[in-house]
Amino acid sequence: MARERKNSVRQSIVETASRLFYKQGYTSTGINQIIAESGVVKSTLYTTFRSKEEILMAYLESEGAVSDKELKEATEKVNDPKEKVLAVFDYLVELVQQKEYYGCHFLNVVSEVTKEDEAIRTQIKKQKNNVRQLFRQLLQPIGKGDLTDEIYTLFEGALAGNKVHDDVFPVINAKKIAEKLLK
Amino acid sequence: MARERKNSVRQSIVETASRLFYKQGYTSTGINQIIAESGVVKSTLYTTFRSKEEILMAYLESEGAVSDKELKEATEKVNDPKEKVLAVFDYLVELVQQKEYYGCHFLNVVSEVTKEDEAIRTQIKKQKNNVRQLFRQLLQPIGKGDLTDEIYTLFEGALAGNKVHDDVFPVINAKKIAEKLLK
Amino acid sequence: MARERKNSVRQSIVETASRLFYKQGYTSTGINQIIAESGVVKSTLYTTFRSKEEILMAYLESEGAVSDKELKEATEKVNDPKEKVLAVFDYLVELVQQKEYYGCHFLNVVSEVTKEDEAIRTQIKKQKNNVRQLFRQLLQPIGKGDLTDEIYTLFEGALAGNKVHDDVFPVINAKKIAEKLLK
Amino acid sequence: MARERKNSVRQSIVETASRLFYKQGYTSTGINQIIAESGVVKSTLYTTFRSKEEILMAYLESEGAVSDKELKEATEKVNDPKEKVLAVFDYLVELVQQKEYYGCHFLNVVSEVTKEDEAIRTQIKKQKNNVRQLFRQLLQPIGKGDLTDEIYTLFEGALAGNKVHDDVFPVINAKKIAEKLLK
DNA sequence: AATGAATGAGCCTTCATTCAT
DNA sequence: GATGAATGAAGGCTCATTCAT
Repeated sequence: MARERKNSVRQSIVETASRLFYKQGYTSTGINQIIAESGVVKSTLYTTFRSKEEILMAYLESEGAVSDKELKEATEKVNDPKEKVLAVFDYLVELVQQKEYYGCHFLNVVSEVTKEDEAIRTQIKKQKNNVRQLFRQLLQPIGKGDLTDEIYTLFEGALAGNKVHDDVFPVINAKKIAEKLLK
Repeated sequence: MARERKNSVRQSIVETASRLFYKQGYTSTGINQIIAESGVVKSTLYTTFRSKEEILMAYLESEGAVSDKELKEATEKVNDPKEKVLAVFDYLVELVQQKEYYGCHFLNVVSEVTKEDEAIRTQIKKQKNNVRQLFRQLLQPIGKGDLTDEIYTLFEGALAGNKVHDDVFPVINAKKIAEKLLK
Repeated sequence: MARERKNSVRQSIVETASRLFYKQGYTSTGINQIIAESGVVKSTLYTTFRSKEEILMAYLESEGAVSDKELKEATEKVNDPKEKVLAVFDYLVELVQQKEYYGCHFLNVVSEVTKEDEAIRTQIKKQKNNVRQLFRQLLQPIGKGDLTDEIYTLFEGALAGNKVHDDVFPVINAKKIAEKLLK
Repeated sequence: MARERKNSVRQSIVETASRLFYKQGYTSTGINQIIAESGVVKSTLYTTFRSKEEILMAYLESEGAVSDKELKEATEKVNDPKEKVLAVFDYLVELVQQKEYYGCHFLNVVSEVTKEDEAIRTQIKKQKNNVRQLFRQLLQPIGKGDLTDEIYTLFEGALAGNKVHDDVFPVINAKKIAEKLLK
């Protein structure tokens, strides 16, 4: 039961922090807001996480797992190898048009940390490498493994362009290019 | 001389703030640091700019002008129409490998402001539309105007990918794709 | 014309400051707000008035003149000697129910200055002594000069009570007492 | 002991703030002065009180309790019903001649807040209604309940008049009137 | 005489974190 | 192990006033 409570505390913190970090940004979100909205006492927060940055890490890990899972599921909905790659971009088209979409969790954070925040940058890199790995796994079977980083660059272009313009057009264009590359 | 002093104060603030906003992020940079490093007294800063956000706007405008100019110059170095487009990516290759490069000024900021900061978001969008416009002007003469947003999406992919990985590979790959699209 | 301009500047400052001092309080009203709303340049304000306190003094003098005049007029509307005294309270009944009434100008200010602000306190005292003098002039002819300060105390009670409760009842009760005293 | 410390911090803040608010006025007293003179660290002050206004509220409540108690005690010193009412004014005579008397706490504050500061105005009104209630309780037994608000208006006139003139005469005159009314 | 620019001190409030219990 | 209280530094911004021109 102590274990349960601890977990629920941890979960409550991460959930609240995730929502706030995503919507307001990491730096703009204060510890006080997290404790106020999670209901967790401040000192308990600091026995669960050593620092605000550790909460950020938990957020990145948590959202990373969700992202990995959803990308994987998107590719599994179709059977044709090429279509699997394009399914990723179809997923993005849906994703970026969701009501509570505020951009890519990882691109958002990477702009708020300096080059010195190695742990965070490494985690973000790791997450993005998962995406590259996914593309590699989809492309190698059809002999297009060398397109991996090109397709991945389109992926980032879709997300970054969408963030700036708050418009789906960069995602659409990324997909168009992907189709051409896979022809 | 009064005019001179005014300009030097304003300029001193913007230069200092630009350096700090770029290296540390907007939110992580405090007004106190700006005044300490610019040597401008706090109240003078606030007679020159109404708010920190106004300094951010000046920073975006200033860097936007530089960016516009450098992109234009990059395309003017070559003569072949297709090469002009690729020259943009060559410019990026050089840019992102500079010692004091910390990512795209505009993508960095866009992650730190909420959807409510309309003035800032509009300025960033405007800046990025300048880039789209540049691509359009280069592509239309060779009958490839409909590739504008695809090339632009590659541009963003190059910058965003580079930011995450601190590596030139996304820029290289963006250029590779551009070459294929222009063939 | 220079004279005219000077006067209009002075008038503009006093009018704006009066409105703001009255509605927001003296301390809560900043010089910047006065210049913003009066359209007078800051350095011009400081050539017209030596300090914020001097503007306060001008405000008290200006409102004092208005108050003297209105009280006098109120007493002149009736003929019966006793009624003249009561007419002051009838005037107050109307006054405190006006839309833009925020309490007695002078009682308001007296609470914002310390005992050290002698000039201001003296001006306020002088203004209130004008009221005492008015009552004396009305009461002596009917052989009730010794009631002067009692009636005056009712006057202050009406204003102070009204300020607290934002209700006319203290004015009404002050008048009731005055009627009894004059019987 | 934790409890003790909490109380001592809170108490220390309220005591210091009370002294300063009373002597200098609410607006003219800064948080920095409160922390300097109370010895409480700024962030601790803000864990004890959410805002400066909350300290003002504590001040009003604290002084309100003192005022209620002293008025009650004053009336209990005498036995004759009518004398109990007059004892209130005798109390005021002593009060306003004290060395550190700077006017009525509540009338002072009411002039520094706008009509929008409802919580503060309500507290002040509540305090003054306690006085009205006291008068009512003293007057009803002798069949003079309908004089309550007249006597109360005298009370305010005494305090307001004293504040302006820094002289006891308004209190003396208020008492004189009260005596006549009670005859 | 008039002004735009500049000033230092101060405003109220929040930051992420740690401590004693 | 959990917590309420405490911390020093910093947050962005405004104050009334004066200066050089």
